[in-house]
Amino acid sequence: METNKELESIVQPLLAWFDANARVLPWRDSPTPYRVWVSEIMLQQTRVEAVKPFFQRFTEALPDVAALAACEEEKLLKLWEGLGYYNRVRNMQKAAQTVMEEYGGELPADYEKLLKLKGIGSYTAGAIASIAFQIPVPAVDGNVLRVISRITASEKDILKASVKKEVEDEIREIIPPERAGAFNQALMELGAVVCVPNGPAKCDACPLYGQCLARERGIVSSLPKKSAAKPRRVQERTVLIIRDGERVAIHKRPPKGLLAGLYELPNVEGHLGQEEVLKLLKKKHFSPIRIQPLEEAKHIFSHVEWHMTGYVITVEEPERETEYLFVEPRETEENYPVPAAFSAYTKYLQIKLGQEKYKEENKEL
DNA sequence: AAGACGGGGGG
DNA sequence: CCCCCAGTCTT
Repeated sequence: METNKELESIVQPLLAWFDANARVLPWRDSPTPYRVWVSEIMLQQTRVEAVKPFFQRFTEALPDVAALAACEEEKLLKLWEGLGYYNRVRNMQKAAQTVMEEYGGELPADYEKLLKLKGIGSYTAGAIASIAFQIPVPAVDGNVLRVISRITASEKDILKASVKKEVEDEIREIIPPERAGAFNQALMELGAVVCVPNGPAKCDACPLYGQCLARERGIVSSLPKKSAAKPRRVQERTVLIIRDGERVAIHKRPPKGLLAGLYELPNVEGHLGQEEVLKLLKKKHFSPIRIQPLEEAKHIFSHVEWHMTGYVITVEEPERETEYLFVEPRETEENYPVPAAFSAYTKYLQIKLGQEKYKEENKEL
């Protein structure tokens, strides 16, 4: 209760600061519920700068809930290609279909109903409700947790769900009913541009300078507290560029798990030598003509990292069905979503056979 | 409560 | 190399 009284005093300075300093962002142009929704899903665990071009492209291709609900999966993933966390867009489509069926194509102006939609958790429900509908509910994300921890000099671990809930309760009590959306955005904006996560906080430019306990005590840089993350596990993989003249092999990943439903270059566990690769391909009934080793590459996900090596293998045109899809390199770029994890190797889809540098190191079979 | 789930930018 | 981001879902 004490804290709330203190916190109450941040409302007016924060709103005044936001009114004068709000960034111009594409989704702030005409903040319809749909556009707010799309932006909030894209912004989950993703920086504003990264989202901008995706938001533009996505909302032009799919301008409303009906278009999103009806979009073909491949096209949907292609629009999301490079943004990561691909379940976000699949869940958003499921939610769009629910909105079509249950709410006549209009997002409900109701926090609890929003919360029930696939892919909308407490943060996103609060963001849509407050920004699109002016409903006075909290929208607590990483920015808000950081700002509030510092203002209150809280040493609590912000990764704990209980702490997030406490902060939501605190915000709920001070949120100005007439400016709910502006207040939530102001809190996040402050976290994004002043009370920053990386590097020194810009306290000299902060509208809450005089009310920040962490600043007063000189402990800004040590907050917020977060429990240590687990180390990533390392996985070795061998990536295969399998080509038969013009076409190249790609493979659709399973519908669940890492990079679900996206297309990949064929790849196998372990770092294989040339002979092992050839043996493997023959077992899969390919007839290799030549093989060329490629450089090593690394791709880091949040919880795992791939240490990859690769080969370009030219094979004779397969006579029977394979587990792979053979497509024109150009078509891959245009129609098949391939995650960034393979970007070190996708350039080899295009190299013309017989080019000098490529030929020199070729091993003819 | 813990783990899975991408990718990129900044120090 | 590390951190962390306008988080959510599943187990």
